Amino acid sequence: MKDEKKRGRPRTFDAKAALGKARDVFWDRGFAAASLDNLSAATNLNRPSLYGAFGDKEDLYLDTLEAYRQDGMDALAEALDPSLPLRDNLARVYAGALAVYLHGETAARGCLLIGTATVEAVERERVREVLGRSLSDFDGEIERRMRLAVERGELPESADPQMLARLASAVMHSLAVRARAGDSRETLEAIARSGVELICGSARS
Amino acid sequence: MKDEKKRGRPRTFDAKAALGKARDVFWDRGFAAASLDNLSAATNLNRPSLYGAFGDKEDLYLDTLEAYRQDGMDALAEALDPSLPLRDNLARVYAGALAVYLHGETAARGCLLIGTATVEAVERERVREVLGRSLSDFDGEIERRMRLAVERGELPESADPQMLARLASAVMHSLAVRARAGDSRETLEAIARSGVELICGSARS
DNA sequence: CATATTTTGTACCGTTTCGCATTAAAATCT
DNA sequence: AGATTTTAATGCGAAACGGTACAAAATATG
Repeated sequence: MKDEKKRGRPRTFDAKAALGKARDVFWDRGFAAASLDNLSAATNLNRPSLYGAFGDKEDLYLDTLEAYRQDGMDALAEALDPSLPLRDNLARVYAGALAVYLHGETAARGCLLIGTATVEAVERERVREVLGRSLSDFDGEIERRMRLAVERGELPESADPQMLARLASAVMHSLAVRARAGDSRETLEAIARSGVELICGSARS
Repeated sequence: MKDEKKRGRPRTFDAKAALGKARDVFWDRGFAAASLDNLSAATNLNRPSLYGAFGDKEDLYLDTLEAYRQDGMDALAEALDPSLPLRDNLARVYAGALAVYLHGETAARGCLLIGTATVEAVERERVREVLGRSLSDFDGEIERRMRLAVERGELPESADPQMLARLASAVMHSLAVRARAGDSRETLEAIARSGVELICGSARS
């Protein structure tokens, strides 16, 4: 479904790669402060090409958010490998997040969604929608693993999988914010460890 | 120290009230998307007056953040009234936060710092500094209460006050983000309740 | 009253912004 | 080859941007 030869002049650029470059600009500057000139320079695409391929600035931004969300969900599913203990799962989730969050030139970038979509969410309904869906999908995936943990006896019957999942997400949200505020890797890793401990405290093994 | 008569034409506006109006603009739109025209209209101040009273846009923004931070710390200190049980303290902290976060026309505003300063923190050092200081001050104040709880026996000797405090803050960060993402009051209150339960789980009384 | 000092309001400056119109170029289809 | 379709590049243009010059207005001081 990909190799149908299209008529007309073919693209000379890789749309997926361009999206990645644009994402990096948004990640550092945020949506509002990222100009089309910035995006054009970073992607090596003229403004009309950008416009033609992705639509206007908000469309482009939403595309990067959507791709980021998908990548995040893939990484999450991998980290939650059910053949591992719940504790390890959560630790892997946080470790994966920090590997992404702490990447940055001057200050750490944190999470693209929490770091840049949160501002725009109030006045841009489409951004709010992606952000909300991203958060709840994330919660949902962790909740599934929590339910499994209860079934397996990793967590006591009294555990509330939905709430435990939301609190596990809460620790990630905090890591995202703190990374951008300039907290050190050591601090963030300590918070992650404590979060695992608190949430999986009642887990055996 | 306030009533020294200044020479020259007196102000016709209340700087503190103007700061509050400006804060509301930043709160909804974020720093980058808030134009001087928006701020001028909201405060009923001409741009030169704004500039004269507060400096440039970033100066004004930093002033609003600082005032917000101070208000937050005051509210926090009040919520942590040590004559109440730790559980009640934390519940009051979250309730107070939600009362602020859920106030908004269309979508909830969340927290001014987490909602709008987080984006700018990467490239604006002064914003990052205020944000970092705000977060760590908040952690510190809760940590004090946690230490007291250990001394009093509300929490077991084995409890780690610093980490418990950071996790208590983490729940707040999550509430701030989720409010802006459009989560309902019911959802947020449920998360707050679960957070209290998890963090104070080992607390007696 | 005259002078100094500060605020206020109008108007403006140069820059940057986003989005598009237009034209040139490159590929496929007939 | 000629027509068609799609992409690429130049550049424009109207609007919005942050910030300021300037003069009028209002008060304190001498």
